[in-house]
Amino acid sequence: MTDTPRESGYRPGYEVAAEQVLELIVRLGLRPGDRMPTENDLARELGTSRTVVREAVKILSALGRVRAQKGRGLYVADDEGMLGTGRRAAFFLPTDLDHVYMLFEFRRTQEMETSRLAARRATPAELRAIEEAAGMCRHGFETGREDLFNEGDDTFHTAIATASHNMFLQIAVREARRLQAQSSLIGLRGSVGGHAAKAVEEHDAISQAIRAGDPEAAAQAAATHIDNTLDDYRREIQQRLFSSDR
Amino acid sequence: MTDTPRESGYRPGYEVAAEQVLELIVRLGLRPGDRMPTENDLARELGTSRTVVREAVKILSALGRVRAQKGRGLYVADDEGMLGTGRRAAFFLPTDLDHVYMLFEFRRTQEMETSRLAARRATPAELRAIEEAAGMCRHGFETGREDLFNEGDDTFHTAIATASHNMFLQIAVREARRLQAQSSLIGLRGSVGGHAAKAVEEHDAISQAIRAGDPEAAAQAAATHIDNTLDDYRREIQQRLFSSDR
DNA sequence: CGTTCAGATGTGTCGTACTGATCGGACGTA
DNA sequence: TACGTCCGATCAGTACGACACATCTGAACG
Repeated sequence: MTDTPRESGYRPGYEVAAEQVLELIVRLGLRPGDRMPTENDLARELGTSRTVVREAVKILSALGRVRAQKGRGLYVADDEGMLGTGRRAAFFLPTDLDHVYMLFEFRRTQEMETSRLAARRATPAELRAIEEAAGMCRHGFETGREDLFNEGDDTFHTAIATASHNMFLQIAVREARRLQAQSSLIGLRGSVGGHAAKAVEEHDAISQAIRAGDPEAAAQAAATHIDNTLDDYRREIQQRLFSSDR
Repeated sequence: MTDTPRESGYRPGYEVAAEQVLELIVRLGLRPGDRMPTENDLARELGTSRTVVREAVKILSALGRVRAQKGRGLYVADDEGMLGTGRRAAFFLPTDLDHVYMLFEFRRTQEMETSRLAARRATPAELRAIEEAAGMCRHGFETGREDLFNEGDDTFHTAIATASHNMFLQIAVREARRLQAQSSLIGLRGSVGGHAAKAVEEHDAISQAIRAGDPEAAAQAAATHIDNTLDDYRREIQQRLFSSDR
């Protein structure tokens, strides 16, 4: 996936299990502080051994998502844990709509700034990468290939972040996109329909501003892009509220 | 009341082992990308079982400090790993001057935005917390108590982040400050001297703009504050270059 | 009514056995 | 000599079983 280009397609089971445990937490509707299934239950549920489950849990606890207490059980980390106290880093699964809106607000900030800086600092090669990604995205849209569209979109924003020449902003953009992708898993999902046509145009506007070396225009174009994307999510959610049972 | 789960002084072995492995990496002088001892060696070295070592390694890999490859061995994470690819969180030690500048640029972005949002969203209680923190900072400066000054400074920026009502920005601000504190450890250090007087004034300017509910003024005041702080770091570094060896 | 104690539950630790990915060296062939 | 193949060693990944130790529950007991 978006992970480091692993030499082979191999992926350790504990890593898969860690993700599955997260999904399970969401599916069971567990809230921070709630008690989780026992390690044995998880092993049975995921069809693997307790060994693997334990290693998965260690990962999740290092990421501050799960807390293990000897003699008691496993617990979904509370907010303080999720935000990453102490040496732990912050990580977090958007579970309700407010989180998604916050996440958009966060992305807006980061992407405005990376676009602004990219307009000042992008090298010719980086500029080319940005425009190529925009092209891939457009091509994916025109041919209706959703995978191409999404890959192009991701590459586009990543390329801009790279061109900002600020590794911390790169991290922020990457994490924001990752979190947003996770939230897709729990109910929201981007599609080639609807906003895709607009998105393609907006990508062009951004890359043109970057090529022109106009920081403020680039930032504004990025802001518009995020705002429109958010509008689309809003619309999609509205639809769900009308058509869904749950 | 809430019977606290009474976490007696107990600490799981895998947690201790994780720290010991980190210490071992330092003691062996291993650099990012270097190969580490095997799991069996580590178990023997730490006087524990391979199980415990494996769980410790999972924690360290989740934190992005260690990378495990099936059939090959364990490796100290390289830069890419440290930056937190994929699910990992950002975990990174600024080692050279460029990183410090980038970090300031990053902080500038985040603190401008939190200040902007705080001006729109701060509740009366949050506003009071901000002003109290600014007061503590000023008091620390006037009485020459560096610890109070630093604590007030930290509380001030954290309070603004809280008042932004965006948890992701809060995380970003916190991580940025944490990283900056770490970089202090390796050579740079804030002090009550020099910029402190200016900092106190700038804090007031920020909190006044927030109280006035003027987002752009708040953002500008925050930007000025960060810029001046950066200037001071620059000056301090200059001094070091003249007086130091290496 | 409070205290104690025994069992049940669940995480922590250990040992062992095996699988599968990777690497390097031996061997054979051109 | 150069190159490909094969084999064995190495080492992380997975599984299972057993027990230690912390914690909770409830029943027996004073």
